[in-house]
Amino acid sequence: MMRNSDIASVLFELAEIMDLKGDVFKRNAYRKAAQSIEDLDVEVSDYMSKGKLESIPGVGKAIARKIEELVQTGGLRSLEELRAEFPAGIMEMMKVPDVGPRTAVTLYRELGVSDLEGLRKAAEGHRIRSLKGFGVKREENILRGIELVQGHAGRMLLGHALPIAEAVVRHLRSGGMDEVSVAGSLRRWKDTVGDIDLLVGSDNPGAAMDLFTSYELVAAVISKGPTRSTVRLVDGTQVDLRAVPRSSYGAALQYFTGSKEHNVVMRRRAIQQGYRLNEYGLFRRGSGEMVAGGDEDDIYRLLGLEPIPPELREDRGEIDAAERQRLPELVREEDILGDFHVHTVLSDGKATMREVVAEAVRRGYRYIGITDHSSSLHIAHGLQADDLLASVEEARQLSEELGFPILRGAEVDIMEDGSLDYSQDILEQLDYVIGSVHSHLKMGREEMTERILTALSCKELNILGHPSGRLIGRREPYQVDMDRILEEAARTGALLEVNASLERMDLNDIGCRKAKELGAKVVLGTDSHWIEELDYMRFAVHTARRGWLEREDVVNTMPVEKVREIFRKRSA
DNA sequence: GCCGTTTTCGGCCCGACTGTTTTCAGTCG
Repeated sequence: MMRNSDIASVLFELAEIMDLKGDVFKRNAYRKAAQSIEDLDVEVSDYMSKGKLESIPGVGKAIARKIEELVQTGGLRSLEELRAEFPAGIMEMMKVPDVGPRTAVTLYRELGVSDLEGLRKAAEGHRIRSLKGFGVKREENILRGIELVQGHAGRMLLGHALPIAEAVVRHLRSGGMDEVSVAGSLRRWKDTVGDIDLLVGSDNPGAAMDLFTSYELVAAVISKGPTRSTVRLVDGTQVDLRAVPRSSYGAALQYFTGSKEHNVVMRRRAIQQGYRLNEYGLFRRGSGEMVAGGDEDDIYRLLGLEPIPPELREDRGEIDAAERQRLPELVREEDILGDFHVHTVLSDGKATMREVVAEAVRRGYRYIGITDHSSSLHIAHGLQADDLLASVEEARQLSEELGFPILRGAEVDIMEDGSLDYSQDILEQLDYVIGSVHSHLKMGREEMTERILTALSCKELNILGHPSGRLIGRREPYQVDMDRILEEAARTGALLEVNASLERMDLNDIGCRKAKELGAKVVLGTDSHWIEELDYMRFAVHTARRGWLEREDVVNTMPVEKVREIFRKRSA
């Protein structure tokens, strides 16, 4: 059976091969068709049986015929031939910075280099520099690039990148640049970022470049031009700074925030409406008159759109929604009244309950939930039942003393059979329970789904902790039927956690959106193990925003009485 | 290869920077 995603991946592969052939138009055509098939809610075979393949956006005669061949024979003759023409290792070579399709194909044709390792040998043997159009610098860049790729330099966690970016922004501000912003995927709060993009609005861009490249933590200046520079910091992070005139600051902010997909749609829209859109502004076509540029929101308004928050700019329907004035009213950092996932010294945290509460008060929260680990998680000093009950009493007294609501919960392990790690009579004495999977992670999909559904059937479980179990860059999500889990949570009033631990970010943006679609609410939790980590709340908030969530979708925006009511209702 | 509110042919998003050139191709975002 050929699923939509199988068909899409064949088309994506064809797109890559067209890239190697140097035909960017066919590449884009295949890519567009692949993307729209991947986004389809209906099976492609349904379209096919009705003879309606060509009504899929981006699918014309040629691609329709290819899809038919794929579905009927399970393969594609023309693809086999193309694969023989270009070895698979060429794609791998293109992961190296500065090596694009042209370079990769030239190196393959001229030197017979067909994978990353071969590329390294060719560079080390100085066989690249003598090729026409290449030189010593090019060869050195390639060699450095290979080291970068092989040294998993890859992507960086949001929570690591943002403080670095904020420090550079402070440096630029202190040097007199008043219009400075984080841009790129970081401004969209994507959970990982490839590099850090910054933007300055200044009528003296040269000064901005000098200020930037003289930042004390710069290890190397990779490129420096009059309006754009790239540096590598001592910790290996790459940072780009672009400077534009003040009158273009808003347009540039729009442009450099991306995503690329969002911008392609925006520029196409501009053309349709008789404009041209670039990083300098929105211009009337023909006269060239500039109609917007200084203010980002103006660009959206002039194109007939509600201003779109950066977190939504992924070409996932936001432009459509903005056109109909139906953008969600996203949850905001200042809406958050409390945190539901905090560890203390009682298990593996570093702060006492008193210190945690003091920090919650300092942050202006109205309540705080304490959730230490349960007994079977020995590695984290999980609490025995007696100690847990003693701490419930401690919380009650502390709450009374400080006049501040403390919700006493626990992060309870979901055991291999789906049962919870404390007995019912213990669980009943808690205000709420987060159930989390920490062991037997490699179960089959059916088993894991059953395990979690069993856990959800326990009324004492209020929140499913870090539902997918992924660790970014380290561990894939569990094999699990997440749709069924979310549906069951929605049906029974269980909540899904958005865990803000930097390598979790789990649920992620897509998961949040799915949860909302299926009618489930979420709670945000920092999973803090010391005071400073309570600050991770902002990552959870913005992940929820990327998932289109509004105030009423997020339990942390509700007053404590309402929260208690939601927890009680689940237990009843 | 797809597509049509300037088009059934001729477009397809756009500009900066580097390294190699001597006017530009390739890459990147």
